[in-house]
Amino acid sequence: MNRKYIPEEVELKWEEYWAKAGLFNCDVSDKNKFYCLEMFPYPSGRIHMGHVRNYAIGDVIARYKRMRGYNVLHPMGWDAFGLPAENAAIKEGTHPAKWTYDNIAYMKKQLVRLGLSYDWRREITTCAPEYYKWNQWFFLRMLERGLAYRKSSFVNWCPSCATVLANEQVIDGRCWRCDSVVVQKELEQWFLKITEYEEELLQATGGLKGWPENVILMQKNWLGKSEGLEAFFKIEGSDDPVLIFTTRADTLYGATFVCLAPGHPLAEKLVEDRAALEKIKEHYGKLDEKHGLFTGHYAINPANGGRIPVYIANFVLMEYGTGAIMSVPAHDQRDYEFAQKYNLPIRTVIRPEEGPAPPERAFEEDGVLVDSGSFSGMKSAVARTEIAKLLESKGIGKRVVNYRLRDWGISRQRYWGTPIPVIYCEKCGVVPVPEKDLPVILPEDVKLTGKGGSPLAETGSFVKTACPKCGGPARRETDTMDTFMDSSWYFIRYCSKKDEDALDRENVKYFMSVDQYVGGVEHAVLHLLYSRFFTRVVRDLGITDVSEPFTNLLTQGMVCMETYKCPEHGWLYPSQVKEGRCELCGSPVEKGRTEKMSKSKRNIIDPDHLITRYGADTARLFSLFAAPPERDLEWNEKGVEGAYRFIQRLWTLVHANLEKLNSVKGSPEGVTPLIRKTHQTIKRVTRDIEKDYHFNTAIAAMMELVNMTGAFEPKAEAEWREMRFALEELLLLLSPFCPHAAEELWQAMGNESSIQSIPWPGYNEEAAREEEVELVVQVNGKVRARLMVPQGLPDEELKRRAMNEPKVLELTSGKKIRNTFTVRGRLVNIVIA
RNA sequence: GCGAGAGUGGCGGAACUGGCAGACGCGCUGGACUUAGGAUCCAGUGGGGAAACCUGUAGGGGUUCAAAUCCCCUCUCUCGCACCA
Repeated sequence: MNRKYIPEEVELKWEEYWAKAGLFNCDVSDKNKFYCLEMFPYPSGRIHMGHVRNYAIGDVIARYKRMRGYNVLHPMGWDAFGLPAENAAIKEGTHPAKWTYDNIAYMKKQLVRLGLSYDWRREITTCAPEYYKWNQWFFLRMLERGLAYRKSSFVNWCPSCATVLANEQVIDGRCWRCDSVVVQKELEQWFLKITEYEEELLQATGGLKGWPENVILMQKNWLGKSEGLEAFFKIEGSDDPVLIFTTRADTLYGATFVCLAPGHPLAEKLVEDRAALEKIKEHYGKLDEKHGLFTGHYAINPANGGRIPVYIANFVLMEYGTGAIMSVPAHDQRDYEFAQKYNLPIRTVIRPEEGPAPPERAFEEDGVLVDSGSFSGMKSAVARTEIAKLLESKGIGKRVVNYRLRDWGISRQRYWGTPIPVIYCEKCGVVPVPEKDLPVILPEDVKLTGKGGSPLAETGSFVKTACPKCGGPARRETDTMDTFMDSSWYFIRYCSKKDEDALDRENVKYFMSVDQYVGGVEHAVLHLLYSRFFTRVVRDLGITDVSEPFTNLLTQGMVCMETYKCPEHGWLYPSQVKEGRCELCGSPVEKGRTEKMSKSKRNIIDPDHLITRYGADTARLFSLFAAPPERDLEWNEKGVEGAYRFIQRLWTLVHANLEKLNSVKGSPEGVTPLIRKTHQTIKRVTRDIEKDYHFNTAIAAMMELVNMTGAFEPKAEAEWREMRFALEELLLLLSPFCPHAAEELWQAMGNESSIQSIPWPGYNEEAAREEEVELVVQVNGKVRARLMVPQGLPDEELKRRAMNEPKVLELTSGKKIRNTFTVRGRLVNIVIA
């Protein structure tokens, strides 16, 4: 009996079955839970291959853990606020809400079509008031605790779009949308005090055992802890001293000038030439040449009383340290360059412990102090402490710890985001919206011009309100929240179903934290750091006991593909290449390098096409087979066909033998080669999943078993039982990877219940062990013979047999045997003179 | 510049604690079946050589009975940070 494999038929059938049966619904129970989460997508329109890969990885884990008996929470939702919806609205005239919800509807269908095992009852959409209400609620709690505050600061401003850009929207100093040069602009904004948790966030990285090293490192770098000294330098003719920060107190005697950031308050006081100061400000924060402006004032080096000039310098950052530095050109390359340009003295105070100092540049390493008064002769490390102590005792210095991390600016001059729940009253000032009035609904009737400024500010009905305190006229905050706020706690929202309290303690307690988080490494810092911060705030609000949101993190690599370029028409889609020539003009196509799939390079494969042609199981299988998850994956059409062929071979194997297979029942007896291979396969697949989720090798193992089963020609009834055993175990192993085909074949083989309800197969160590092993015989480390020997022979016997090999006898005759080594009963190395 | 990771057949990738390099898949070659095949099946496939054998994991050196794996140097690529004082 042969039946053709028609993926669509099989897959739709089972997707419908799973949905009806509610197989993936998960509720609080007394079973052990496993929270498996993939980063939720931005509803941009359609899913791309990166999603397919991300969600295939997560789904295998979820399905595997379910078979292992865990109560698996596996939810999905939509990161639905953000600029693209607003851009589309401006360009096409559709409302952001409609655009977003239409996209969600389409993408949800795509995800269902991939056979992903989500509990859709828990689906969240961040642009829905019932979700963003809680953003506002958290904001108010933070406001109460002083964790949310308002301050004026420099932000990235795109003059052409007339809006603030997030750091990540500035690419090489330019706007990601219109390519204009981004400038720094001072604006009053809302901030969240992530710095309150900086030390805890840093310390806790030590406990992130399930995170990739590189992500931990990136987090540490981002936090950027450094220990140093803050010291006051007096300024001649001024009552205000300048406070500088340095990590190199040992170089204090070498400080020959002082630099202030252009935005430093003292800069305004000391500089008379306003125009010159403005000019320096224009160069602030840019990686071009160093620019300085002499203030005309001198500071006193507290170490040696030296009179040193005070400069304004574009390269000194206001946001880091104190916004002022002591400059030591002999031992800091930046100061060195500045000193060269402005002809300032260079004073060497550190010598290398060995060898000469480098010529024509600063010596930045630790060394031994010279020309440093009583500190001369000390090593840098010691001198740092001693000099700091001296300044401390004089009351003009303090040892401090500095972080690179800055507070998180969350105000956005955009429409499509969560309204910040604050009201400004002329009499009462800043008044939080009372909790009973939440959510502050984002009005639908808004003009989106793209001309910039906050669209809400133009919406009178939204802005005008009454002060909750005094009832007088007041206006609402018109900025909205950074969308990273939405994603900083969505994993907590999933713990409760739609109609339940978002912060139900019992739910949160049972499900948090996320046992396995899967997503792209591009969020290594931002989203993951914000989430770690937010979870601690939630903890301190008494809602959860956990501090870390994600116990284990898997960062999957990018999906890449070859690029094609026509000399005439530029980048081509793969479908536009016909026999190596451009479809449009017939010129030969240049093969470009393999790069991350992107619309701009046109090296993309549409998941819809892929699924129509090969089915979801093939799409999943190839995504998982072509590379281990953490590495980049190179998309390859031929490879996809290979995956398809594998499923088809298995399909044919089952169907061609169905009658016989279904006529035998019961377990096979004894350990035959096929039974052994089956046990070995279970062992390998289990190990590969457990250890690092290396699905590619797990799939390879299953392919081997299929190959062996295909070559097996059963005759006796016992042999048919063997084959049935091999195939059934295989289907169980395959079911997390290719769930549709596994279900269908499982059912075809006469099983009543869904394969989803069968536990993960176990293996017998004894049955998995080979009876015979191939003994490799080396002479002087080179393989000279191979022979089959029974498992478990003593070393002496192995050596004896090895020595008797003709080839070995030939090579060793008349030679003295110096030594022999035996390795785990599998290899003998004979060392001769 | 600093930090991290990676370089293995024609390609994607395997190789558990140093112990048979190249599992599995793609491609390629030959064959079978076919009106045909870009379907399916079988066999072969790192390079050199008729063979014995030699050689081979970016390049060079070292440790070891034994190195893709450990150590040192060099090169290349990817990613992250980048005037953080």
